[in-house]
Amino acid sequence: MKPRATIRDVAKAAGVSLGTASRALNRAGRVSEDAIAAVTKAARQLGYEPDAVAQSMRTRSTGVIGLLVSDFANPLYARIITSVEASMQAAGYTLLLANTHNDRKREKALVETFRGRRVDGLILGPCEGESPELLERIDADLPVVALDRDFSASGTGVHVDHYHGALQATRYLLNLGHTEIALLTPGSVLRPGRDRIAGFEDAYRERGLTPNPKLIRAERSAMDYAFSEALGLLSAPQAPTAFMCLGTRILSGVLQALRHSGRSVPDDASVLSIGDTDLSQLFSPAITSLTWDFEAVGTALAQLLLKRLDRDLKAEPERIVLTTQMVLRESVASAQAPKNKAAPGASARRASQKADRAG
Amino acid sequence: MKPRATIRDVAKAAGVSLGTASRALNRAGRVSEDAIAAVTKAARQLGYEPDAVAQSMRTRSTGVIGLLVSDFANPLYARIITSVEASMQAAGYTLLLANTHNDRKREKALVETFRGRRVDGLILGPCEGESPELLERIDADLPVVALDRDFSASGTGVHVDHYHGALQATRYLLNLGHTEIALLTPGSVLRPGRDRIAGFEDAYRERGLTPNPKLIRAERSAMDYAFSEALGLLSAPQAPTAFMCLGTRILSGVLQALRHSGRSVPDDASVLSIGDTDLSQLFSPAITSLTWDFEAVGTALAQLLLKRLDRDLKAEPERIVLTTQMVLRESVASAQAPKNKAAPGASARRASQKADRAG
DNA sequence: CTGTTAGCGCATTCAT
DNA sequence: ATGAATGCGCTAACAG
Repeated sequence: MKPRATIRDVAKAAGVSLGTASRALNRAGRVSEDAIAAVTKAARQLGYEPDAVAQSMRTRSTGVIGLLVSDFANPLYARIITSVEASMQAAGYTLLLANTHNDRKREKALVETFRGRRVDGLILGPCEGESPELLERIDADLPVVALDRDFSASGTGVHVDHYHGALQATRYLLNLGHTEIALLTPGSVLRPGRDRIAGFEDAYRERGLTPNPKLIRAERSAMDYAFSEALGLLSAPQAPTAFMCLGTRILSGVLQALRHSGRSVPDDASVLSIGDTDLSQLFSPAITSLTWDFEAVGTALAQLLLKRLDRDLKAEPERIVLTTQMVLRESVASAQAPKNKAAPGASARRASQKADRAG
Repeated sequence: MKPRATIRDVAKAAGVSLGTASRALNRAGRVSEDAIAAVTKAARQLGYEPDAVAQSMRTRSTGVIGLLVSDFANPLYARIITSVEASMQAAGYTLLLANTHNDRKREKALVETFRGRRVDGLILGPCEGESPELLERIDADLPVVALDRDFSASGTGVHVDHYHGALQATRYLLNLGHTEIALLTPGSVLRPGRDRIAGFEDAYRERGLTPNPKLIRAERSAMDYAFSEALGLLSAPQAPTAFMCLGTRILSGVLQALRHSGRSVPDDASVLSIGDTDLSQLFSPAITSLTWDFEAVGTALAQLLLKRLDRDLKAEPERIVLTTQMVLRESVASAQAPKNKAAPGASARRASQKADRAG
């Protein structure tokens, strides 16, 4: 196995100096056409490929950007990341990916690792115990774009407006006569979770109602956990008549609990998914969802980072807020007419108009 | 913004030479406790962090491994990659990820890019137009582990035994009296697709039957595509009584087509999912699946690569084959008694015993 | 045990 | 337009 050809070999083969070869390869500075031709040919013959590590060392730029989320297999992240990757790949960047498992310590270690690897930029998803200061400190010498994450006053990031989303979805359910609504979303310490809870509670308050804190379950995102939580909720005296569920796993757990307890959707209980997925679309009945444009989140993330990478020093921070949309399907019915199997679509449509007016 | 501290700064602050600082930091060679203490302290005070790029340049090792699949948002891959990431992260490696979109050219370009970035190893998922030669050429100077990919005689990789899986699943359906079975799996040019089709056809042949080639649809993996294909199949004179569907998207399309055409599962048509997902578990009726252990695939991949990284030169190639499992649920019924709603479980159980004997 | 030196492969400056 | 020289930050080989 012969050692890889270096630019030195190319220069020698082309009969020029090392510097000229470099300039010819990068078409930088003044080089003659002859030199370019000779160097290009020699490079091809030798199968020369530049050593990106050496280039990075020299140029202080790696062409790599780091992406840290709690779990990139989570469908809610997977599509965002795919979209980021597409944009960054088109711009010539490659993605260094790692999962934080929502562990602050691990995140910190990974940020250090990535920074040590001299990534050109960082995209950070929400993580438990996140602190704006940490982000700002990092951002001081490494461009960081935050995803749905606390970023205090300054800082660049993309945010989904979970607050107004939850507000709208909760209003929608309240309009349908539901008063006992369960909100299952993990991470009340995370920005998305907190904002959802705030919107949820405000929707109650604006009607002069007080949300039942026991119906807000926000611990972990796991199917079996959601299953037992939902089961517990259902067996309580004031069983919820509607469930708002974040993500595939929680939705799964709730649907199983409902099935297990012999209740049918939406006749016995309404279900609303936060974050639309395959499951919510295909489930029968199809699940009404509060969702947002995952691809757009990824594009926005990439765009912001690219811009920051471009004017490499500190441009003014920028943030993009994306709104949520309600996708009305079949899993939500009026609380007043639980047995009105005939026209769930009609009642949903009617309620949607109300919700639109209210929102 | 002050420039980052280098090892030189640390050495100076600690009052030792550059070499001693390096040895102290890496605890390599002979260093006095005093030196270690002084250097460690200085490093901490200066906030020193080694420059991984410079280290890589010197050591010819980056601690990065590249991972190329067609689409890492695909649930079938997402869990495997998560598992790989966990293993590699534990071993101190980081993952460089990119999607090939199943495009041979793009894959080639990405392999070049990764190689240029001097990744320590590569994990390659199946890709259209894949050639064993390509892999072997790469593997000549860069450890490569293949995932479900053609690798001719030599080469390291992890394979799922899709052939016997399809054979078993098809036998199972044949035993239940289905003769018109549709097989929807993308990529007949990819190893997994080819092997599945081979197993499918052999199950027919061993009964002296000839599979209907029109029932094997293997073009693309997209929900709308699967939907229209399934619809077309259902309106044909010899409509299939059972569907084998690879992955979430195709399964989704087929289920929608079934619903759209007013057929119920499993009474009017049986459905078997290849690759178990949230959707197949939660769908009602729950979908009987042919699946495999995604986490184990990831672990095996990491283990093989780590071993190859260890004895860094060419150890003998190694491959791991993982078997598939049938998960019997509610979406498959006997073709003979389509209206026997009472005991689908029972008939399935009976059939499963037959399948076991047959396999 | 420690200091000094020599590159890793490359882009870039400064001469010419 | 080009060649020679410099050094990015680090580890490893060598000499003390």
